[in-house]
Amino acid sequence: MALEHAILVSLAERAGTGYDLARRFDNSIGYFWSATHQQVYKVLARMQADGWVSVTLVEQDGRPDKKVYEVTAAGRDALAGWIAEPAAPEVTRSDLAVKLRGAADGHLDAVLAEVRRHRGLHAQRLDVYLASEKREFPDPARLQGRRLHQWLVLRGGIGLEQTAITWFDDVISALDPKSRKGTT
Amino acid sequence: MALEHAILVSLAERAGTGYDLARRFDNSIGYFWSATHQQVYKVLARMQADGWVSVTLVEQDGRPDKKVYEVTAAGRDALAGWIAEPAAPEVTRSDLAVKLRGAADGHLDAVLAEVRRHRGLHAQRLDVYLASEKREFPDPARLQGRRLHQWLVLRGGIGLEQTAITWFDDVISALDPKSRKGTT
DNA sequence: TGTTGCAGTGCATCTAGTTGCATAGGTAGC
DNA sequence: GCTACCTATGCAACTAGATGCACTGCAACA
Repeated sequence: MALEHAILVSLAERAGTGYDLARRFDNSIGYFWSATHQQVYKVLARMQADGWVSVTLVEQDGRPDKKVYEVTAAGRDALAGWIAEPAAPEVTRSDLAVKLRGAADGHLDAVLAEVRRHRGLHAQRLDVYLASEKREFPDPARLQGRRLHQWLVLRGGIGLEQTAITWFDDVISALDPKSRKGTT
Repeated sequence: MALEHAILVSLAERAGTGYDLARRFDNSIGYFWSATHQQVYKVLARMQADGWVSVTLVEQDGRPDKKVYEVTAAGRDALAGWIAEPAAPEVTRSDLAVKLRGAADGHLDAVLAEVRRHRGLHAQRLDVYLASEKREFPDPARLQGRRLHQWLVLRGGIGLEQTAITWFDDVISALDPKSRKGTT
């Protein structure tokens, strides 16, 4: 499990509320780790009980009061320990790959439609990543420290999306009868 | 959820026992969907209750009796329905990306060691995939039907591993002081 | 002779995460 | 004036999956 640690990383970059964190998990760090707000609140409560984060209640008018969380020294230690600890490589779980294998006897149209749809979604995501890179890291060669790390992670995401799109295109051109015209 | 469907796909390719399925999830289809034997047995029981699979008890001597599962017509329908049904794109969850972002203040050695270790693991996996491709699909241009689908899925896995390895190398050369010698 | 590994099935317990629901005031558009 | 969305927190119920354990009986190896 690593939501705790993803939260630690995010809070270490900047203190914030559960609500803030939930929004960050919709973009930024959320590109590489997802979480709903319920899950975030639940885990934050546990982290507070474990002494990994401290809370400051901020009263607001016009808006609900909020709890701003910060990483404690114990939290930083826990993060450092986790980083050093070897983790098992991620398990790839691809619905689409399973569908593709399952569609060997017919259902080709259905699976191709799904592949095209996913191609579109990933192309969108790639655009978001590339725009974010252009906006936030205009001069990658000079990056250092935190910004360099953030950029490297973003580069990883860009690579993944590009690979996915290339694969989708390969699948489409291999399976779509239209694309195969003239190849037989 | 899709373990049910992954099992349907695997059983549709060839009937088998829970034990067989668990082993297939350690390679082949397991490259893209993982499952422990406990999970497989649990889900098989539910699938049988739902009428997606039928069972034949095979008595053996010298070995434990076994239950061979086959996909029923209802199971095939369920699979077809699932294939056509749009699914949300996979959520990437990368421990390593989180670690990399979390290691911005020190802990560089620890995170680099992890990156190197993962690079090794992915290189191994890539070798397995490439060997499997060479062995099972020596002439990809002529593939059709089920074999073509299987090959496409394997190609996807190969692409992912190559992308991962390239990213690891980029990260190492960007962060390792040794690789940076002369670049400053 | 003892241990390890394979074939085979399964239960019991726990945890991470999802889904649905609740509450409440402010603001912005139609 | 109504609807819808934003900020902000959280509970309750459920599911998928992971982990640990249990039993049998053969074969191979040291």
